[in-house]
Amino acid sequence: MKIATWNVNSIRTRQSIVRDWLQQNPVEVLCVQETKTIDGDFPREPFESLGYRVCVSGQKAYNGVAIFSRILLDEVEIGFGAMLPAETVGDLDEQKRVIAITANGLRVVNLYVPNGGEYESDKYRYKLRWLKVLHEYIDRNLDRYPNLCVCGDFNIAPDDRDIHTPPGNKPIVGTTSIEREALKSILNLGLADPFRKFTEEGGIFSWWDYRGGSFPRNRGWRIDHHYLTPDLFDRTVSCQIDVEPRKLPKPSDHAPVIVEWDD
DNA sequence: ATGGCCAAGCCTCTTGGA
Repeated sequence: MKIATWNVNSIRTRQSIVRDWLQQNPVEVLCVQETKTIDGDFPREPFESLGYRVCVSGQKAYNGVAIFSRILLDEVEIGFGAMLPAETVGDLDEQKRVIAITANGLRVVNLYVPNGGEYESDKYRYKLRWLKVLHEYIDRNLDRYPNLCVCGDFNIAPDDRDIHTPPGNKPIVGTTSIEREALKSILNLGLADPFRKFTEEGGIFSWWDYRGGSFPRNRGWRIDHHYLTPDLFDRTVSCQIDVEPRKLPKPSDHAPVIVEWDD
């Protein structure tokens, strides 16, 4: 089983890059973020013609998530509200950041965690509020699905190995201890990072700023992750970041990350 | 120390990204 996650930064702009990549890398499931389109304008046909079911939850211009699956789906669930009471979710499903599928006893949750803007801004507080509800949401998923893969753009570098320059005194959003602790407390519910099963090295990234030659200089962040329940983690044989699509003309600023486990 | 790029919208500037 291969499951990939990729922040595509507009599916309409990136559709041929993503389609070409899927042809060369026919993963069972691809989770994408920042689709940046309403569902009616989502380019489904390029992916359906490769044999993928296309599950979307988008909005105009911002955010948006989708799952391409070539394994049989039992269920598609959109938003936190699919598993949590309305009073817990509040307004957090207005931004389209959560979609999940169930297939053959496997649950895949695709997330686009809020960026967080500036430290202590409204957006930062929104991110922290979102992470609290995510904790509840993952808790419910773990209750119901023993085989769970949570993946997506987490907008958090888990530790200082995951950013090109460790933060100094000034708090950098995506690296603050509040965010990292929020992520850890979610993982402590019963999930682990398969990327760290294979290497303890730093300097391996999934996102590079478009500006300043960040990619050729490898000044990036590792913010796109998979998190797995113990049995899936034990069966995992690789977890890799494919930097090739980041080298193409008009790329996404993120690279796809692929996890593979033995069936 | 600062900014450097890119996408979408109704669009020649603003918002958002991380």
